[in-house]
Order: sequence, then structure tokens, then C-alpha cells
Amino acid sequence: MAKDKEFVKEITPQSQDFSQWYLDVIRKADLADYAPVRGCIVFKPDGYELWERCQAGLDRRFKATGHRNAYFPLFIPESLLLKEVEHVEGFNPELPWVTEAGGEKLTERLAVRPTSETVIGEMYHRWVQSYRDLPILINQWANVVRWEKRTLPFLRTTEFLWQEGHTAHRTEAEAREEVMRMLDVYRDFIETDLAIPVIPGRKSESEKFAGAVETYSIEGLMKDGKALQAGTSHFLGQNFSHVFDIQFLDDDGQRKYVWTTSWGMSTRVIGATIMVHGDDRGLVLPPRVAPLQVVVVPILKKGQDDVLTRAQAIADGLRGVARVRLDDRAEYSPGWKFNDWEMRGVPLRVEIGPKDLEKNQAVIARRDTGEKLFVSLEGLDATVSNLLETIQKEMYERAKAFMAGSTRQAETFEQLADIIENQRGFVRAGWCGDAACEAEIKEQTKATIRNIPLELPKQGPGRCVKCGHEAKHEVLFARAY
RNA sequence: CGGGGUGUAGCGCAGCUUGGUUAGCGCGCCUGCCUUGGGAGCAGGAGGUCGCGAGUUCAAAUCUCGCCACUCCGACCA
Repeated sequence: MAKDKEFVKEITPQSQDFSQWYLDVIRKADLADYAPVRGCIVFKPDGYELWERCQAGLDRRFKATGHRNAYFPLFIPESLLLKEVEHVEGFNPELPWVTEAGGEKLTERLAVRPTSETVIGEMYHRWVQSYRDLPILINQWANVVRWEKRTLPFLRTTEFLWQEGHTAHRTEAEAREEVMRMLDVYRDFIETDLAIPVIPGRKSESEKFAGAVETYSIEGLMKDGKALQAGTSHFLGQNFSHVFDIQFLDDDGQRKYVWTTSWGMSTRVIGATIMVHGDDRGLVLPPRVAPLQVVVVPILKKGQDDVLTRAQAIADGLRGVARVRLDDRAEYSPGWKFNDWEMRGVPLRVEIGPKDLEKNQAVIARRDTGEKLFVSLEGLDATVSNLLETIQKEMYERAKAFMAGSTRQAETFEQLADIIENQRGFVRAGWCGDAACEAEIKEQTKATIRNIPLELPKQGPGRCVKCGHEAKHEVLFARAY
């Protein structure tokens, strides 16, 4: 361990200060920088490409489930926002307002959107007439603004990038089905592409989205034992359709209100990727989303000019199976490059030196395990391709094992409090469903109900960990970001 | 928004207590030589509104006040 520290300077060890480690990694891996506006970050190319790959993975799944992209305006007139009472109350404290433009005071002030249910509700009101107009399955890629008190790069920034799906349906059953379908799309994306295991479940009343009937979430567990909500899917019932008067004439001749849903995932998942997979050497990226998957480092020796040529050819040969870069910079030593690319989380490093060429082999180093392999240059592309898949799979398995090992059961409040205080992680426990018990637990342990897992407990929910009455649910407690 | 910490070169810091004339150090950066299998070496060089604004003083990085930003801890949240 002491040796690791020598190689990777300027990254605080996780065990010493996880928050500082997180910020160090973002800086050293060149993902983002602070912007001149409070709480805002600049996505640097590697950070932005991570987001682009998340976008691609999600967008493909949205299209496959019948959704299309559209774009709604950044500004929301106050009058629209005021229509849904719970919704406004939820978001009001964090809204930025435009009150003046073109040198004049506006007749109606405009909120910079914190989310788009209201504008979209207004538009759906105009677009829906008949049951034949339904369902409307629209997604928007956008930036939104929430003036949060406390910000943290990727996890909670004043302005953030996300996607928000907004759908309108003819029946309640269809809308509910959509909510669960999209929750599962999120689960599939984050587990498959980002190698992050999550627990899908329903939010408690106190934690649900402002204006929703029900909110579902996927919850991940970071390496410091804190939970992170990585995506949400809301069943909005007819709340917004009543407020925005979204009605249609059904085939039975009756006018009916539509049932709506909304669901979102943000650039927060980049933060999750960092905190689930990263280590004391820096970032560890899942191959599927890594901007660069393989770096080829030639070991240049004096009088061995063919090494560079061969390394170039080998890098070119790998381009068919991976995103590859040849690091032929003469000004850095191989050791320096090793550390640099490890900090940036590149999944595989291929070393090509004179000794390797003699033996017709290459040295491959895995970023996730640190393992070094001596492999033949014959069929190198297949080897690399297989390794990338293996890494993707094993990163998920390791994260899953970590989550399983950090998930504990509590029968009593004392157990719950003890686990939260001393071990962190997830705690499964019974809950009577009373908001008062939930609030007391939060106050005393700082742990919240992350969600009520969809997967039911094997032996029934038991007793409420707080009041001891019969439990309605088994829920997942954790301290969270 | 409440409480603590920090702000001096791209990054990390010293100097501030006890004001003083040319503001230092390490890394990084530039040029050259030499090197390259886990952050090499030598030589030369560039780079500063000391976060911003007032004030005290003959004199402010240093003292006082205000503001801003970042960060940690709380309440709010993707």
C-alpha cells in the first residue's frame, strides 16, 4: 500500500478521506473543472465523453421501448409552474427566476426549469384529443437547474444534464406498466453498461417526487458505504392531467383524463461510476463506457527503433475491436505513462518492448485487478476483446459482492443504529409504514429509507425496527448522498 | 441557510503570530543534452492584480471590516 502511494501522488487514499479522494480523482483524471458560477462544473472531454456513452446506452434502450426524443423550452412561465401545488412547493426553494430581459422587466417572470412536467403538461393538453393520440412516449435530453444549498461535482451541481421521459397513457394499468418498464431500463443500463448493481424499489411517501402518486428508484452503494439514488421513475397518476386538463375522448364516448409518468437519470451516474469502481490509484472505468479502452505503451530503447513501428502496427490492429491509443510521447518514461493511464481509468494497457517482440508477445495489464498477463501477438485482437468483456463482467460481480457484503439485516433499532454508525452500507429492516417512525430514525441515525425493494423478503417483513408493531414492508435503510 | 476550515504561479504549499523595500519552495511548464520494462538525471529559462473591495498605516500577502468562491459538518435535493 505504501508503494502505491509513491506512484500516485496527489490522490488522497480512500481510507483517509473518501470525499477528498473523490475530488482528487475527478481532477487528476481530468473529468471536470469548477466553473466561475457557484456549484457549476465544466465537463472536460473525458468527462463529457463518459456522459455521451451513457446517453448512447440509454437512448438506444429508450428507442427500443418505443420512445422518441423531443425538446421543450428552458423557461417555464410562473403561471404554469403554480398549477400543481405539491410540485411548486417541492421545487420553489431552488428555482432561479428570470425577471428581466431585453432591458425591460418581464410581465411574467420565468423560472429556469428544474424539471419539465409543467411545460410538457401544457403541451400535452394541446396535443391530446382522442384515445388514438395515446400513448405519447417522449424523452428529452436537457439541462436543468436546481439551486441546491450544497453542491458536489457530478452528484449535485446547480445546473446538471439529464434525460427526462414524459409519457401519457389511456389507462392507469398502461401508465403503471410504463413506470416499471423504465425503472427496469435504468436497472439494465446501469448494471450492464456501468457495472453498478442496484436495488430497485418504491420510495416512501416522504421521499417521493413532488407531485407524484408513487416514485420508484434504483439505489446503488458507493465504496464508502453511502447509498446513491441513481435513477427515478414516477407514476404521476392523473395529478398533472387534471391540473393541465389533458383529456381525451375514449372509444366509449367518454371524456377521460390521461395517466402520466416521468422518469429521469442524470450525470450523477458518472459520480456513481467513480465511487463504485475507483481505487487509490484513481479512476477505474467499465470498458463499455470508457472513452479509451486500450492504451499501447511502447518501451523505447536506444537503437531499437523498430519497437515504435511495431507498436504502431499493433495499436492499429486493435482498432477493429477497441478504442485504442498509442502513447508514443518521447518525453515521458513508461512508468510515468503507466501511472497516468491508471489514474485515468483506462481498462487495459498493452506494453510492447524489445523483449516482447523477440518472443512475439505483449504484456497486458488490467486496470481493475492490476494483473499482468503475457500474451501472444497472434490473435491479440481476440485476446483484448475477450479481456474487455471479462473486465466488464468482473467489475459488476465485484461491485455486487461488495453490495451484498455491505447489506445487513436489523431486527431492532439498536442494531440498525449500530450498523449505520459503525459499518454503513444498506440495512434491511421492517417498517410499519408510519412516517413518524421513518422521521425519528432519520433524525437519530441520519439514515433514510432508500426504498421499499421490489423483491419481497423471504420470511415476511417482521416487526417495525422502530416501534415494534407489525411491519408493512421490509425496507432498505442507508445514509445517502 | 447555520457552524468550522481554506483562498499566495497550472497543482500542492511556506511566509501572516511580531506590517518593512527583490514574495519563496516542490511538482508541473519551456529550451537543450541524456534517458525510457512502474512517475529518471543535468543545465538554462518562463510564469504572481498574494480571492475581490474598502479601511488603518510612511509602508499591507501580513492588521480590521465587508463580500465572493471552494471545502467539511448539518437542514433541502437527481
